[in-house]
Amino acid sequence: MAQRRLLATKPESDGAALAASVEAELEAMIARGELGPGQHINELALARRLGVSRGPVREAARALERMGLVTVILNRGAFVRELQIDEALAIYDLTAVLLGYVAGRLATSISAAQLLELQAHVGEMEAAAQAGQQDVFFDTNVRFHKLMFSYAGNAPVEAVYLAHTRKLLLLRRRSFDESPHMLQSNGEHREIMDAILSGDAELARQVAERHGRAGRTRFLRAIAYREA
Amino acid sequence: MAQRRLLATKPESDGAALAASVEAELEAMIARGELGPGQHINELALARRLGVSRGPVREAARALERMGLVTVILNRGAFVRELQIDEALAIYDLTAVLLGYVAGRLATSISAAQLLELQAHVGEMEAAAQAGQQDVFFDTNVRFHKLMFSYAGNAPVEAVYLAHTRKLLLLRRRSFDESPHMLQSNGEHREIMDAILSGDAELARQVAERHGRAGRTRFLRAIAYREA
DNA sequence: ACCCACTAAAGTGTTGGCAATCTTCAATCG
DNA sequence: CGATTGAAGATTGCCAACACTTTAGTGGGT
Repeated sequence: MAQRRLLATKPESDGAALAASVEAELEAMIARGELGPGQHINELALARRLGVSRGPVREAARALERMGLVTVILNRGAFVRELQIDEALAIYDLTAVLLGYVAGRLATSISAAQLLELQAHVGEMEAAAQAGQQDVFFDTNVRFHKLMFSYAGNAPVEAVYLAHTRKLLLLRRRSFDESPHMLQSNGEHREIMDAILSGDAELARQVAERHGRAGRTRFLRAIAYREA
Repeated sequence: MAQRRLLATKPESDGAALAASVEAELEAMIARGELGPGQHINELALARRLGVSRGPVREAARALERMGLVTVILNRGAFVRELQIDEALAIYDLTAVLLGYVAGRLATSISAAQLLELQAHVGEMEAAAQAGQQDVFFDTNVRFHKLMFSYAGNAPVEAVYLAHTRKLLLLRRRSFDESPHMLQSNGEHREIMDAILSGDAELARQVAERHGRAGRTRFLRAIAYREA
């Protein structure tokens, strides 16, 4: 019997049902900024608020720790981590390198259907950029990159990418959001697609990695701008 | 007061004390092959054997799940994962790319002390290779690569590398162990060091990545040999 | 006013138990 | 004889309570 729950009852394929829901909820709270950086996560309070016991909350907190979203100190509990700029830059480096690898693989192994799908995304971004729709561009951009990693057919690489971009999105202060420079960014996307289409793996890799680094630079610039 | 425990009482900096110990013990059991691939982890039995309750055992199992060492199924518990050859190859690809990145960074940023330390390791491996001491070579080799990642100064990249090589070491069947080809492998190490010393980041990257791929090939060959 | 010991409150770490679910295996039916 | 069903046994998911640690607050001494 399904006892009443304050949580969205997602069956989820993951281990414990409740813990997975709590984990999702905690993640959402961090994303919404309800839980600011450095803030303590009170197990009992959160458990009561969600209508569950402390067990699932603990499990969720430990899961977030493994994801690098919180730090847990012995006998003191879990604290929302703050993403240092250094670490963000390091993650940009990591994902840039991986993006290069992925593009190189796609250059030699992409299917026609996959190519069309990617190019459709580039087209969509083009339209969004010209219409000035930042959110549409942003979402499509995220999907575009995820698709590239998915198509490359290396599950560990894809998992690492997803984990780290999520970390960036969740822990970065909203105001640090990368200013898209949509047209230029999408121009780089076209470059990547052309390189992949040409079948030149080394070229595709260089172009894609440069795109990742350019994102890193745009991030740095956004921070510098914000500081002034 | 420290009640008697069947576990090695490692304080560990990690969250819960007991859970961390259990996690280490579980990992060791997998490494020793006591827990074979596909085998079920009985929470109660393991808890009793270690002299703790089920809570810490659950927590440790979930931690291993996040590390990719076990799979946990709802209402059925945790099972030791088997590393598929596909996945092992994918991890080799991943670490090869990261090793290339790391070598490239070291080419422009390595300190004199770090360089000496790395070269000392290469020398040690040389001696071990000529003496035919496979275990010494193996251990030094692991330390050598870890040092490179440590010196590169990108914590996320280092963490990804450590996590995935551990996965390889723990889940790979002992018989799949990569045949070292010590002399050739260490020759590649020298190549990497020379490239780093030259300051040519692109060259260092290429050489290092090729070394990673060569390891992948040696792994494949070892499997093929074993099948025959 | 400042510092230190002491105490109480809050919060985490751990435990054992209950309900729900899955597995096993024998009896039953086609 | 093979497939099915259903009850017993085993095991997990979840919870409430206990034990220990940390922290905040209080009072006495200097």
